[in-house]
Amino acid sequence: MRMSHEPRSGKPRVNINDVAHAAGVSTATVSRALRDHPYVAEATRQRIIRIAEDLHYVANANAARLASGQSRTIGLLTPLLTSWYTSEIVAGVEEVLTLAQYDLLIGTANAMARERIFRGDARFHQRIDGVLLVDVFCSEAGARQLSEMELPVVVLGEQLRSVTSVSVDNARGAALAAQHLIELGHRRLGIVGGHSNLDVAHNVPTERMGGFVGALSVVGLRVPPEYVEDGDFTIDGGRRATHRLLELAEPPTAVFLMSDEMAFGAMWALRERGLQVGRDLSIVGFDNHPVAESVGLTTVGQPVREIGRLGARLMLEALDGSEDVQHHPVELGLVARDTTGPPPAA
Amino acid sequence: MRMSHEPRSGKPRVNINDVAHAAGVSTATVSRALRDHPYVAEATRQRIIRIAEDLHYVANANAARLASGQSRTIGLLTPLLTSWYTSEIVAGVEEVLTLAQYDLLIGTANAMARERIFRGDARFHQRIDGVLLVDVFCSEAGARQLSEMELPVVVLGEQLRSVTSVSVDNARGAALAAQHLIELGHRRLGIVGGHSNLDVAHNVPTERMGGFVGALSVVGLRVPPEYVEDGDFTIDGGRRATHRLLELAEPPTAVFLMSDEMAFGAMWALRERGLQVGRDLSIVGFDNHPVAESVGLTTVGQPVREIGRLGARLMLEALDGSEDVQHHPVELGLVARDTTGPPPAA
DNA sequence: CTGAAAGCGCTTACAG
DNA sequence: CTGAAAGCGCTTACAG
Repeated sequence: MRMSHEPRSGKPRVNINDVAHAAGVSTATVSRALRDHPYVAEATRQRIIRIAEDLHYVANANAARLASGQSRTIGLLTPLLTSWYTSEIVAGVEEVLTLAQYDLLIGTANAMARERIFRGDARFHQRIDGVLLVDVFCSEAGARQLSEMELPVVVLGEQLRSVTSVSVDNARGAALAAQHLIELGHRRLGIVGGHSNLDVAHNVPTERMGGFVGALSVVGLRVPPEYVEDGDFTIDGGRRATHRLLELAEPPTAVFLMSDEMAFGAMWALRERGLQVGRDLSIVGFDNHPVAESVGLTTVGQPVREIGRLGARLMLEALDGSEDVQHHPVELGLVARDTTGPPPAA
Repeated sequence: MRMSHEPRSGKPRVNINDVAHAAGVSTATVSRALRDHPYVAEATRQRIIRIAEDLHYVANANAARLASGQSRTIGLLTPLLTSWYTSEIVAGVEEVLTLAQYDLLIGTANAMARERIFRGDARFHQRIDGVLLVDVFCSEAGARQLSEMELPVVVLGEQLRSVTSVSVDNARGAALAAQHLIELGHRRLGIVGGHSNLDVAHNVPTERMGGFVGALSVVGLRVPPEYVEDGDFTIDGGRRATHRLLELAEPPTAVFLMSDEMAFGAMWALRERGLQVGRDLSIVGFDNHPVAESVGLTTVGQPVREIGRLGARLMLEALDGSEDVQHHPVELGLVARDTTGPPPAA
């Protein structure tokens, strides 16, 4: 037989009163001692800490949060939890927040839900002290709305002016890829981005496109429109985009794909056509995904976990009262491997 | 200038009193109406719901949890957050829990921390209604300890007798891989597992090994000890294990690796040796990682996200009072692709 | 440095 | 079906 909500255990939890009683002090003193407040005699503090440990006392978080008005919880919103990039970010954030004794409340938000976020997601309502946006791509207009929220906001993966953000220098990363290919002798360079179907302007592909085109123009090269494809940032999207490029009358000899996953798709397309990557077509990705090394993918590496850590630290600073809007660019660098080589004609 | 803990907003949040006042009822009635309790006149309920919406009222979760004694939070413990497998599980869990209005509190626990979990992780103390263990590999002995916890426990990724668990039939999956290779004509089969250095018995590799050896013995084949390697369930571990196998006087003609990531490592090793996968050596993985398709990896596919969903549903059942220890096996199947073919000699 | 007491915003027997 | 009131377990001015 089943009963809803039956109590799980007979023994009532030890609470702050038990500790206060055992220590012969008031609950106020226990509370102060255990949270390292000033103005508690060192001897008293030590005694209380020892007793609390003996009793296995841990403050009830819900009560503490209610009383203090601080939820000690950070919300993290992301459209997709399962990409390598996102889970790496989450791991970095979690690492820092756990140390700072903050909880992480994760919400997945598709593009439709973006609006809801801006007016305060019901899920997060009154429950978080700040919100981290990962790959939400709100762009500058959305960012202004965000900055008007009552909560500190930190955006990861996109550089924004009106709100604190941390991201790599996307233009520079793309330029690195372009330079590498130019040095190898390539003159016909394709580029595969994504999200061009989104309803909002999306800074990341735009910045990378800019950096790529810019680096080419320095040496007098241009990217013809038919060399620009949308790969939707997915493996299969990268595959199909690459097929389209290779079906052109005069296909590019090298392609820069804005994510490693799209680059894996490109390698797949080459296998399907019986072509050899790095010889028949050079491929550069972006991210330095763990699989990239094993397949020999040349890529622009970004320290994703570090981005997560840094974002969490900036959030902690904001919670500590910092009102500054900061932007932290993070290092990135080209990792040359086997998927790039001189063009076939050369 | 910075001030710690300064209040973020001037407007006080609307609370249950505001709603009660506006509706001309007591807070008790508001609380009941908003949580679909019985014994509230339908007309009253409707009116309260409308008013609450107008006022944008959302109950303060911390207060509700303190008063009710239920935290409506599920803890999830995992040694590694960033593997594809884990993030896929988390996504499935999150999907189900969010619908049921439960929060997810994630903790990463390395092997060292396993003991702490059993005696109640301080992080989770009094804060969760149940705990989900993902890939913690506690084995039967640990499971018995777990079942004595005051909290409902569901283990994912490993089948256990004394605690509710959901996993694939690992022996059958390995047997599928063996059969596929036997049918292709292979007679010298290697196997790469992992975690043999862990302090606890680890069911998953053991079961897979058993299934593999069992399927071979049916056709009169055995796996010599030198054909068994530890790949540590990492890409590089798989790579090094494969190198070791290929350096044997008489190497296997096919290798089953217990994860796709190790299989990616095996493919890497082959490239390093200038060998062709599927021709010089056949490779079978386990998981059906998204990248597997793009590199043409033959693998044993498991529906990872569904395992997460199912685990969350079982947890919800347990919270609803079900005392039954359940085990839910989940389907899996061989996905034949390009990394397997007949043995070179044939 | 410490304590008495109010209060955080809910939920839930209990009594109608 | 509804309300008055106690209570959940803390934190924090306020007063000493």
